[in-house]
Amino acid sequence: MTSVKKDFETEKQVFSEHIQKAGLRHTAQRDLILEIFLRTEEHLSSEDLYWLVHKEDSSVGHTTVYRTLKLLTDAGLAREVRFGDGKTYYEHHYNHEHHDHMICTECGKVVEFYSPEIEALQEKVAAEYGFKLTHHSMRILGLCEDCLTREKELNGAASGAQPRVRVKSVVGI
Amino acid sequence: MTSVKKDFETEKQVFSEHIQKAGLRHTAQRDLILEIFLRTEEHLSSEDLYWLVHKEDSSVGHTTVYRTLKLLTDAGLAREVRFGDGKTYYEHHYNHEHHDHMICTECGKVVEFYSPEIEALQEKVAAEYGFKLTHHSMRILGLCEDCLTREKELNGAASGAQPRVRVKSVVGI
DNA sequence: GAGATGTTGAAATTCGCCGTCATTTCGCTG
DNA sequence: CAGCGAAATGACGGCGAATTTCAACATCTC
Repeated sequence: MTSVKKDFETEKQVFSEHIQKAGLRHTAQRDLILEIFLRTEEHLSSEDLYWLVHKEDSSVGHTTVYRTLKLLTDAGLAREVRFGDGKTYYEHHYNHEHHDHMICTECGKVVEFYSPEIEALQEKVAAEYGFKLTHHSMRILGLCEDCLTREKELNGAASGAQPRVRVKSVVGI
Repeated sequence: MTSVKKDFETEKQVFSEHIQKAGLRHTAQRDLILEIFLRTEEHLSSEDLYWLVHKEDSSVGHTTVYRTLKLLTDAGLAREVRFGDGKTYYEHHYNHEHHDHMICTECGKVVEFYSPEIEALQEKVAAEYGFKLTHHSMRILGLCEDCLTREKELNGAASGAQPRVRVKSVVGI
């Protein structure tokens, strides 16, 4: 890296090539949306990103952001993720290792992790049932360290404290 | 078991106790919905169950079925599961082993599986990050044996066949 | 069995997703 | 660099699932 500030040259390159190959067009909106997406390290919903874009160019509409995120997904720059709240979030995908998510049900913190052992076992299980694995998703819900200690402190005062878990029965996907 | 036909006594008992403890009321609708839910072994959406109930008592509305399923979930008799099609399904939970799901992206078949190794690794990963694991969900997407062989046969005829995968980029949850 | 309170069910609302369409913009060509 | 055809844009609206509202009703308690 020659500069301290990231300029996302390679990502933009990937996007341009995808645009080219798919016979699509290069537009100012798409550039702006990509730029802001890359600058933001968090998991973003289409709506979240819309507001970030809106701050810099209020003429860009929801639809364009929505469609551009799909485009980024096709280009391999973004990845769709769902955390169980019904919304679709996007995260950086290019040059990012595959990973799964661990979510704190108290504060909403999201930790990304990767376990090669689990990956291998998934392949094994799939093979046992004759499946050819194409994707998988895994989500671990629990309490993060901070919320755990905070809860213990509270329990010191009030004994039968409520578990205060927001995500109730979203055990599924 | 003394009778061949399942009468779900214990499940009904659990439900009654939950109703009691929560200060709720025992109603004919709830009984009927529970009964039909228990009789049906598949993954049911609220809508699915509504129609089954409707056949036996057409006066019961969508809302009641919807709310009763939530109630059953709270009571620990049902579990919500989502397979990525936007709908929420429910499966039996009481006295049912925990398991995860493997879904065929071609025919929609759902296989339940359980891997103690994966479970243990999840605990381990959570511990590494200071998390106290409360739930988790895991979904493996792929092609089942039948669809795999069918695809191979088709590939014999048409060479560059499309992968025909319905679930595109639903990598998340 | 009467009153308090929880429950029911139709309808309406909310919310995210996605298609439509008139208008604008891009990128090529001459 | 002007013109043209195709693609992109953005406002709007439809759709389906989830959820809330509210008046009528059922259930439990005393």
